[in-house]
Amino acid sequence: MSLRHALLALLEAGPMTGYELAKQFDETVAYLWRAQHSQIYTELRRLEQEGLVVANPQPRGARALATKRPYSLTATGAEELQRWVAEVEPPAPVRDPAYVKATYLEYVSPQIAREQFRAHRAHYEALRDRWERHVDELELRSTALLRRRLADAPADTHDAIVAYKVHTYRGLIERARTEISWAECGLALVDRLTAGLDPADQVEPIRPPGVPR
Amino acid sequence: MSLRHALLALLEAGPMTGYELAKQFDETVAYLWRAQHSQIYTELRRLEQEGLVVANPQPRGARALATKRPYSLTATGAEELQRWVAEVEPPAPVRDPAYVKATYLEYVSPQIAREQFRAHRAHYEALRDRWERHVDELELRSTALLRRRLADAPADTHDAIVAYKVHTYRGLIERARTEISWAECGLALVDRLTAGLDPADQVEPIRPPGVPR
DNA sequence: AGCTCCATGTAAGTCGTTACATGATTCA
DNA sequence: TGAATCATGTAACGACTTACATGGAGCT
Repeated sequence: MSLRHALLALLEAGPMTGYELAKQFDETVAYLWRAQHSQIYTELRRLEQEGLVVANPQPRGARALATKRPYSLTATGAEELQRWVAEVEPPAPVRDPAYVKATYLEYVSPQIAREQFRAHRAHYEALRDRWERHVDELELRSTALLRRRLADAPADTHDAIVAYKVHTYRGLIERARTEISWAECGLALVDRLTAGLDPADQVEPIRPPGVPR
Repeated sequence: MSLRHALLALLEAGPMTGYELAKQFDETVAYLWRAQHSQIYTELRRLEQEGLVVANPQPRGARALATKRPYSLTATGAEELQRWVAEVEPPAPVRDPAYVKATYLEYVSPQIAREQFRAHRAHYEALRDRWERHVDELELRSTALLRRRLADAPADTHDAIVAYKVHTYRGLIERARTEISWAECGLALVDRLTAGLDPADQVEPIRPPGVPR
């Protein structure tokens, strides 16, 4: 489970409410780990129970009819964060629907196979562009969260803090490029498979099942 | 959810029991989608209820004291399989603990950062080797499942069936290479960050939390 | 008699998704 | 006054993991 550790890491930049965390999350970690806002609130309560964070409920608004709960990292939480970063985890099991599908593309027409590859390419092109913009921001040190982190850290650690993040997002960009070229090879493959075929022949039918229903 | 469709796809090669499916699964789809055996049995029961597969319970052994339940694909199941392959799915959300960790490596010593990258590299080297062997087997058409599939399919579709699978696994191999070179860049980065530093200085400490516990 | 493989599951729990639900504050 | 944003959750469900549980068949 990485959500809890991602939250601890975000809180390392300073106290934040669940709402702020959710927003920061969407702008940064969400590139690496998707999570719903509702999950963030429940996880924060759990972290609080375990003593990894503390809430400091504040009246909100002029007449104080509502409250907000900014959370801070505790010493225990900081230790747990450090322990987790140091720990070598069993790698995440592979799980990719697009690739599962790709192994069975003979069940559909070349047209549809092409659509699948094109959708794959478009998806990773969009991700690549987003990640590239994010790397630019990191290098300029212009994201809100990074500024907050750097403000509290000794100046001689700034380069390392930025460098690790830049390295990670550059890795994601490379991944996206790999996916894009895989999709393009896939399109070329479909072209090769259909070369010289009559368009009417271009649908490979699924074999009828042994047991009719 | 891809498990159900992976099972349908496996059954397309012919009737199999849950046990056989689990074994085939581990040898093929598991490279793309991990699943526990227990999950496979429950999913098969659900597929049966929904009419996508039918079981044909058989007495087992000389005195028939046990039964096995070979499942076959129904016409409905075959349609569903084809529908799923044709459907463009929303891409799987990114979720990679290793990359989340990598963004926070400033919390640990360079030694530990190196260990993380080395573990990452070792993991993907192992995967790459397994996938390369699998591609070789696919190209020789020597895997049990593929032979079974090809035996029932018209000869002029064999190339496409093999080609899509080979393309998929080659994609995975490229992915693994990307990860390996990312890990190596990471190691180089750690070297750059620590160049000229006194070994005693090579631990970047975590900032003390705002709220002690 | 004992080992390995074949074969089928249940149960408890965690993690995550989707949908629902509410209300205050701020600014135009 | 109304819209956008701030702010916090609950409930139900689905997917997946881990552990447990059983027993026959085939071979040595």
